[in-house]
This record gives sequence, C-alpha cells and structure tokens, in this order.
Amino acid sequence: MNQQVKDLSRHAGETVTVSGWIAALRVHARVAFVVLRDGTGVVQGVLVKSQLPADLWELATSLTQESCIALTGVVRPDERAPGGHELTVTGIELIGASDEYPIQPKEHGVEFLLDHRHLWLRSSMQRAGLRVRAEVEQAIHDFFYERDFVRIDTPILTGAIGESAGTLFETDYFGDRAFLAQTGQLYVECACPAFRKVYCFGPTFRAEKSKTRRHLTEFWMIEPEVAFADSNDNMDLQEDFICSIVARALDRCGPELEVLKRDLSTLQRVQPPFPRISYSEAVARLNAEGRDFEWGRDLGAVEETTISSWFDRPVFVYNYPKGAKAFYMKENPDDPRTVLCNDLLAPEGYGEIVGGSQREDDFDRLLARIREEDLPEDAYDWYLDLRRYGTFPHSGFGLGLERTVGWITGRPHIRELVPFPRLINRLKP
RNA sequence: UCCCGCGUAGCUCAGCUGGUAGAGCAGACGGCUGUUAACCGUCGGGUCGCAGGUUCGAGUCCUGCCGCGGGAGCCA
Repeated sequence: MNQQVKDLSRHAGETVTVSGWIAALRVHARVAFVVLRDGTGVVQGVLVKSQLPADLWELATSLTQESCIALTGVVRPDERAPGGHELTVTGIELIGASDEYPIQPKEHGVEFLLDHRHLWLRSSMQRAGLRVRAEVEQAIHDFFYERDFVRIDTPILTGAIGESAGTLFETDYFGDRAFLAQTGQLYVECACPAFRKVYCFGPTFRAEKSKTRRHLTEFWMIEPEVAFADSNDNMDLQEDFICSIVARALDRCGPELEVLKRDLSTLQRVQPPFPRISYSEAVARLNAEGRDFEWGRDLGAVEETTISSWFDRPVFVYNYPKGAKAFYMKENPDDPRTVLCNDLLAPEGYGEIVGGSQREDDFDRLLARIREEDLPEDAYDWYLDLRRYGTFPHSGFGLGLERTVGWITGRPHIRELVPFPRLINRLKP
C-alpha cells in the first residue's frame, strides 16, 4: 500500500511502498542505504545484497541523487534512524532517473544557489523556511477571518498611484501606461465604508534599486484597514496580530524551526505589551547616548537597530515628522509637525516589518498634502472621493511577509523566504 | 546612484615578495555489512571573468569594462 513517510510510524511491521526522491545513496559491498524524501518526511531504506534479486541490487546501486523512485519494504523501528523508523527494502521501481544533480550536500555560493532555485527548493533548510511561510500565511488569514475582516483583493495593474511615482514598474496597457501596484492600501480604504474591517494580501512591486538582505522587488504584503480605529487602536491590532502569528509558528512549526536552528527564546518573548516610544522620545534618547541625531530626519538602519536594542521584543516607534512620511497620514492634532503613524521594528536586527498610520480623513488637508508632494491630482480624484462622501476616521498598516518570516525563521536574507525571489538583477528562474 | 569586497576545474576554495595550475567534493572504475555531508585507492577534468598595459616572463602588478556579494539611500 502506498504511504507517506510522515505516517510510517503507524505501519511498523507492515510492508509498504513510498514514492519520492533520492536525497542520498551510500553503497557498500553487501549493504546500501538510500535516503528517500517524499515531501512529507525523510526515511532511510536499507538494502541487503544477499536478500535482494541481483537485478534489483544492480538497479539500486546505480541510482543517482534526486532520481524519483518507489521503494517497497518492511517498516522497522530502529533507534539509529533519524525518524525512528527504517525501511528494509524488498522492491524498487525507477520512476524518473536524474542526471548528475548540480546541488551537492555541501556548501554552495549564493549566486549558484539562486541560479538553481528551482532545485534548491528541495533542500532541507529551504523546505523548512517555505513551510513556515505557508503556515504564517494561513495564520494571517485565520487571524483576520476570526475577527470578521473581509478579504479584499486589490489590483496589481494600476494607474500611477501609491506613495511615490519614482519606484514603480511601468508596463504597456493597450497603448497607455500602467504600473505594478506598490500597495493595495488606497483600495482597501475604499472598501472600509462597505465592510468596516478589511484586508488585502498579495504581491507588491517596488522598482527600487536596493541591494540588501531586506529587499525584494516583488514581495507579499498584508494590509488591514479598519474604520473608526485611531492610531492607538491600530497599534493594538498590530500587537495582537504579530503575537498571534509568532505563537502559531511556535505551535505548528517546531520541527522546521529546529532544522533552521532558530533560537526560540526570542520568539517566546513576543508577548504583549510591546514597548511604544514616540519618534521624539527616540531622538532624545539617541542624542542622550551621544548620537547627535537631528529632529526631523527619518530614522536610518543604524538608528533602528539601536532603538530595537533597547528592548527585548518588537518595538513601536510612533508619530514621525510629517516630512519623513507619506501624504495620506493624518496630522497629529497635538503636534502638527508630526503625523499619526507608527513603524514596528523587529528584534535581532531584522528592522522594520510594519508601517502603519491613521489616515488623513479631512478633504482639504489631504488635497493640500497631495499638492505639497507635487502628486498628480487627477490620479487621486477617486481617493479624494472617500473624503467627500461620508468621511470617517480610519487606520491601517502594511506588514511585509518575507521580512516577518525572515525574522521568525532567523534566516539572514529574506530571499530565502519566497519560493522564487525577484531581486534587482534576478528574474530567472 | 555611491562605498567596500570578490571573480581560478561542474561545485567550494588554495595558489607567498611575478617563474606557465593545486586540493576537497561531484563524476567514472575498484574496495569495504550499518552508513548518516561514509571512508580508502585509481582516473578524467582549466579561455585563471573580459580587454588592454608593465615585464624576458602575469592567476599574481596596473587601467578599463562586465558579473556577483554586502552596505548606504529608499522602503515592508
């Protein structure tokens, strides 16, 4: 009977068949070991020459790494086996032979691995990282579903909208110009009067020529938007949300986090409340430490790392200077030099994983900001309509999926947390 | 766009103050009952990123270009 490797412990003593790919093959004079990966787990098959027909031994010992085979054998508990069970092989069927496999069980360079990303996916750390990603994605949908959010799918092809036009991918649209979306936020705002609590989750595109371990040109972003929520409500939601998905990963991805050698103690500390520090307080403290940081400048990577080092869990930095932030953020009534917004900085140097704000709901002030930023006014007429027909206080945020999963898995580069990363110089495979 | 670093065998790398190329892994063959990135032996394998320059002689020194990595900026 055909079985999955993950279920083998329930079939001790039985003869089963498992199908998969050869992860490793070690041939001795009278015994051989084949490590089979079937997508649900890994099992070692033991082949004893004296107990196999000559042609089967010949076939088995001539197999190559990553050949696809079906192994038939008796499930046998064995303390020496990594999964606790081995297969004493009685039959082998070759399903698909493999040419010489490029990725060896050894260290490789980044360029080589990315060139072979279509094969690299089979490696254990990659499987672990992508499985955590899938679990986090499911946790995200569950979190919002359980809180009565309605999922709104926003367009990928757009006219020129977003935060700044200089970083958009342009494409031809029947003779007109179109751009790949860099955010779904303006669209989910429009869905708020229809559904009150909404979110979008999809790919976004940035044509920034960034070459760092925190950047992709195509990444997945989750963007909730909530009517009648102010900036503090917004941070409360982010806090619940982050705690929920981290707890889910800890609960459901133990084996994967172990493969990734993740230090779980920093994840276990991700409990409410997160520290909240205003931009102005952060600047004062930076200067008190001798940083000589001028109020009004945006925080850079160095400052963010310093700030997150003050705390043992994610930290909110809120109410940045207006000049450092996007046009749609609401002016702070208590300090008009600032806007009601927040970033969430992940610990351990992973940087900004969330950016959120209360939105400007006053028609005149929003229009003034669009003009100040020299944005194409007619492109935003529909967005301004939201302030014309029953405007309302609302807030939302965007969470970068790959950065978040990069932090949860502890991987150094977020390119490993998306199946096929799109980087500034990489469009293949 | 700027700054720093790196391009040598299929892969990962060594190659000194210049003297014409080396290891491990992978591959092929042989050996070995329990291996976990198995081990031992033999063999095949090179436009030293590209172009120019200095020199009797360049993988090595110089210049330019290309590619890659990291960082800055910008952002999630």
